[in-house]
Amino acid sequence: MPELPEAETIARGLADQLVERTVHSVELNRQDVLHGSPVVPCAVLRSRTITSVNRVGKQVRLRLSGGVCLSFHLGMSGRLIICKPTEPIAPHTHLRLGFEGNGTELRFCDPRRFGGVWIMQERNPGPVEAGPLNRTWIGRRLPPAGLDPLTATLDELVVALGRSRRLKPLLLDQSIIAGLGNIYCDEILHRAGVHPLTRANRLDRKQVGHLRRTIRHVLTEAIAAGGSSISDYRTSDNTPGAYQTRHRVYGREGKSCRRCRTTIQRFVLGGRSTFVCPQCQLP
DNA sequence: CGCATTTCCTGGAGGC
DNA sequence: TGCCTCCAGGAAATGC
Repeated sequence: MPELPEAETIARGLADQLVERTVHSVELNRQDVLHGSPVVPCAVLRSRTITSVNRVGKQVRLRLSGGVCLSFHLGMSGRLIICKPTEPIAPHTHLRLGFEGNGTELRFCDPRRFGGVWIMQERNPGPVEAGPLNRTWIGRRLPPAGLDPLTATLDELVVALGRSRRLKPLLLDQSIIAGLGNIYCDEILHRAGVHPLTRANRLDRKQVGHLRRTIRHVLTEAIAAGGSSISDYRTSDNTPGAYQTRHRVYGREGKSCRRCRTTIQRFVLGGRSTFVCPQCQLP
């Protein structure tokens, strides 16, 4: 399940391969994975050059010449793979972008289709604010992007956490902080020693500072490991990440806490599996 | 406002 | 071996 570290790993891998490459061919195999613009993507993307690849929250965003922007959300099972055009086409390959030059293509594959692709026109000269091409909007709205967990300041986080909501659902709310998903949220809260049900506004400034450092620590380590591969996730080289072996609570119900040996517990919060060490994370 | 529940979707896991 | 059920979860919509 691609979260921030996986999206960052993929974006870095794609940047190496795609920046300054020009789109030569486009094949959209499922209309309904494309959102944002009713324009046939062929017509919009062909002959445009990729100027940058970066990550916004959990999204991988390609910027192309002319201010066109392609944003991929990988959902649960989405993959972005670089391969040769001659490679066999995996089932559920919804979009293929071919590039001029040395026979490379980018494929978006997403069996469960919780992900999607958004086409937008950036308003120049500016950063991120993006609107749909042709002022019409088709399909789902672009998922929200709140604060970036790696660059948010302490002041920004203090404001963001200044609500009575439970900490975990708040951290998972992409419109407030963009990039954390179920796995890293549980890992972060365990390392920070905070229970997921804690009311966010019960943390004082010092505790928010500690949470902020923990967020950055866990995400940075996970990026360095190439992300976590639980089931479908692969890097853009189609290799798995390694961080899943370092998980301290996620998926470890009944096993002993790596810090204090207490048995890890699982409960459901907001419809999601939540793993805690009842000793390290006192309510 | 906050929170739980339901929906979408497929492949993998486990039971029998 | 094969068939069945359940489960995973990001985000939006709904209802209390």
